[in-house]
Amino acid sequence: MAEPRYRRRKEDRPDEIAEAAFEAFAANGYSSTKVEDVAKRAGVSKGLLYLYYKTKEELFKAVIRNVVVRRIDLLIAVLDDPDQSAEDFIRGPMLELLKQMPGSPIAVVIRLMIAEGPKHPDLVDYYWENVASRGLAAFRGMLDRAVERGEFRACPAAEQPQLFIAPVIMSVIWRAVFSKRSLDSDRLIETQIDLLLSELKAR
Amino acid sequence: MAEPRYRRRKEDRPDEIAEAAFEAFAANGYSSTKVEDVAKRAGVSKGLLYLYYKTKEELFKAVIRNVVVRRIDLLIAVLDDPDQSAEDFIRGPMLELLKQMPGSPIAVVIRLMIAEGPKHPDLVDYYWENVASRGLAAFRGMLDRAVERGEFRACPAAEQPQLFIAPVIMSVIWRAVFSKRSLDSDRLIETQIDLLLSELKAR
DNA sequence: ATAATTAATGACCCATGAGTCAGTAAGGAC
DNA sequence: GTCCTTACTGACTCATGGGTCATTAATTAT
Repeated sequence: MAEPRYRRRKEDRPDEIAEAAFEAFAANGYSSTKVEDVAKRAGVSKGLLYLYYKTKEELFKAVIRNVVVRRIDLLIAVLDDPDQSAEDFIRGPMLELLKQMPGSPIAVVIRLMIAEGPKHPDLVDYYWENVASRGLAAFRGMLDRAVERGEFRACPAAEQPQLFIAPVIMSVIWRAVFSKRSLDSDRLIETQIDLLLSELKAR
Repeated sequence: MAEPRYRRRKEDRPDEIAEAAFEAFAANGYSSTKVEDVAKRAGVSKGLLYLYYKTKEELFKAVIRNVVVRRIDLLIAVLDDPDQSAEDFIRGPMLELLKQMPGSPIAVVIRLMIAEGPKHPDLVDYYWENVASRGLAAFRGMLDRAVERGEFRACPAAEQPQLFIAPVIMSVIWRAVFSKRSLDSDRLIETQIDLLLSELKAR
């Protein structure tokens, strides 16, 4: 008796398709990825894909949501954890996290947002509300608390959490564009953190 | 007697078309800009455009080259100018330059490189050789000279010129993606320069 | 077993937009 | 003026790829 030509797996399809789409988008960007390629990667026909996602754009949004949602809450939770000194926290888990970002799926999302964001304002809004602004706020909260309790001094650096992420963004971009000429992003990030901490702790 | 329907202006066409293309790409990105739109903007027919540029891709390359070539030499020249202290130079013309970048055509090029670079490796090579690596080298040279003559101390910050541009890149990205929620990029850049200088001059 | 249901297929449709080329008219030569 | 060259036009072709839908077969209900 022959194997059936396919299985009906209503439950799993959406995630599998989104996962395949993520890979495809990561490799080729949004607009030059063909829906049929995504379907092939997912081991599925184009028609089925359209059963679960009404348009290519909707698929794109689902991908972003998927990747983002899985990781962001973890990040926020870690930022709101108050039981160690800000410096220890920044030098420890936080630095670790930042160093991992350039090689992680987050980097892909960032690249996609940069390249496709201007064409998808509603997606940017979603990203802003669920990721960027929340992350920024959590971060800012941590810095403020450290200033209030006197661990850090009030200074411009304490008010601009973006300075912590700048080298990360830089590394993400660098890798995406100049993949050949390598950049020591770990070192870049570490140095930036050192700079910031020495300013924040200065007498 | 009627106006002629068009003038023959062989000389000016290429530049006018490239300029129009730059505007169009800046507004919509490369792949969603239609060649016919570019032609319209330049007040020219699609056919004529193809007389001067064999393909859309070649037009894209010309645009990058145009914008880039016009500005980069100026920048390098200024960086190699040795007749003031590094600190004065950085706090003066250099800071000014960095602050202008997020609003300048350079920002557009950066965005285009990020979005389209992976699909145009030869263009990235060109950009690297004529812009990025030269700029970086000039920069590094300035820092090295300052260290040698004892104005700056040898420290990680002195070896990573990318730290100076990180907040600029961050601002460019931020504007492109989150145009609505404004970011004080001048302040971000100033703070970063302060951080770096205080590290470079520390005893 | 048989019928009813619906997950899944893939050939098809059609809008879009890159690239072509036969024809037109501006402008110079004489 | 008239002829000749060529910058310029715009209607056309054709590949591409997003999206549809009539059909098929895996599964469930009876």
